[in-house]
Amino acid sequence: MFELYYNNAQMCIEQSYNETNATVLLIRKLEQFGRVSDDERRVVEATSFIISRVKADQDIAQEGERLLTCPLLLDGFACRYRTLESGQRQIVAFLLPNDFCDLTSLLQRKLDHSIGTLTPARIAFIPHAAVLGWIGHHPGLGQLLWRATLIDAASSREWIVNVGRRTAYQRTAHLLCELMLRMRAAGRARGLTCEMPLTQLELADALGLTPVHVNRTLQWLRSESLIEFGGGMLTVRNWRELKRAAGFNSVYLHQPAFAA
Amino acid sequence: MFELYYNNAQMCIEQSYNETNATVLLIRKLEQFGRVSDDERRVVEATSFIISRVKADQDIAQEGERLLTCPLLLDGFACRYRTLESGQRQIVAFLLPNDFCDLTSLLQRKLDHSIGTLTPARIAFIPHAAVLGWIGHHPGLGQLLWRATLIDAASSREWIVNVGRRTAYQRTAHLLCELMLRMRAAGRARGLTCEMPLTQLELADALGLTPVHVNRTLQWLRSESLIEFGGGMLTVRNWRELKRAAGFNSVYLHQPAFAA
DNA sequence: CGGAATGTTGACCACTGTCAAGAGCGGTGG
DNA sequence: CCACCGCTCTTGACAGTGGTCAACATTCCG
Repeated sequence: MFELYYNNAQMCIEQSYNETNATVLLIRKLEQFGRVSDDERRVVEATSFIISRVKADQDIAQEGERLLTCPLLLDGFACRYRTLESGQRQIVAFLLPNDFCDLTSLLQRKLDHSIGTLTPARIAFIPHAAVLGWIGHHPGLGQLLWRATLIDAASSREWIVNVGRRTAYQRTAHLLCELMLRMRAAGRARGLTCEMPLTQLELADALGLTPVHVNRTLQWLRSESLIEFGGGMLTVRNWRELKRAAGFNSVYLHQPAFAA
Repeated sequence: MFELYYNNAQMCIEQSYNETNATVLLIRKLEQFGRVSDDERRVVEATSFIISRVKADQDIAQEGERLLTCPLLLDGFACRYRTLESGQRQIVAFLLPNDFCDLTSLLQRKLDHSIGTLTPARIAFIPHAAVLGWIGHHPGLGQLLWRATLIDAASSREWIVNVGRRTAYQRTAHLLCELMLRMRAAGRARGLTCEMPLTQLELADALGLTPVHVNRTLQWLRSESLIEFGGGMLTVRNWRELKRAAGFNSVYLHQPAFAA
């Protein structure tokens, strides 16, 4: 039966069934997009799904594939990306702990991009059938999920602006602002410090730059005392200035709680 | 009562109520995203909305604003864009005849980008209340609209890849491929020729280039006999080669009908 | 007919890419 | 426990895509 959920069974190191912890995270995630009624909460809590541990740099799903579950990243980092014929990779979104990896497959047959882990990860695979059931009986949950995909889309638009019109320096600063706010929203930061195990190569693939140039840009940001970044951790040392340098405005994240 | 629909009444030159033609276009648009049952069709046809003509280069809605209608572009070209503090503009999507201008405002309070016409346009403003009514009674229509926003999101991701990892030449070719396919899907092309009244400045703002460089790139594409572009018209003279040069793959448009 | 918007061209420049080499670091196996 | 290997990070020299500036041509419209 696992084949129902995994396209590539080998990527899975270890698997288990619902942990209460995971259900709590799922509900919390949904509440990020709007109110969840008691009825709705009960339906979600009653859903069973499989949790598995996945190694770093494994594809959860590949372009053209059909997914039968909604993967929820319980722990670890992942990304959406596209690979060009030339072999170049463009990362189009980072997926942080507690993010849905993909909701598009609920309504679209084929993935138009790949999804892969960047670090070892723990992922809950929620069957489409279950999610479609939620939506059928509780339209409110459907709207929550729809809203989640809209926020995703807003992030993509901002990413276009970033890559299209900002210099390497602004662009890098902007991405770090976004990552910090999202980690805070996920409850994964202490102050302005959070885990951030991305390599410079991965940042480069996201920013549309070369690793060499990302390296220089990070050094510049460090020399301005705006950030500390290394050893898998990110600290913003001067939020106001970093934000200003990036031209960062958080409205597109639609996180009313963080008017930072 | 018009104030309900227009934030800026002056932008409107002339207005009228439903024309049968507009309702037909709306239904046809919805059918682009999935089957519309007879029941659903009747509900949609019973909806009344206002149609207005808008001049070129007018904002339909601005960043931060709250929309109370879903604008449907009946005729003309528009775009979504963001303006940076520096005054630079990044166009994040082109809206072609028969496209929904914005569905995000159905579920999000504030627009995170602006929407403006590029040419004189005819727009149907469908009240949110009506659309939310459709969705409430006919979940299938909700899924259709959700799917529409997902396709939009897929386009945004492809746009990121374009701006992030392709050269000016590939990037321009790619955009022209997309525009041509979308015009064909909208039934607005004859063969590989279609209306395309975009200026080089507008292309530049979309491609993350300068107008000067767009000019050179277009000349290059013309000199390779890949396209004709000018006078508000676009003709693709060598589809196969243009596609190849662009590294274009149409899957992200999710248009099964056009495996061009 | 005239003015503004758009398109075109050329010279020059710089931001970012390319290539290449070396340093640091962590993981793995003997 | 140490040695080795590979990945990541760093640095420097050089190159090129695309930007900037400025002038002029052309088209579009009123």
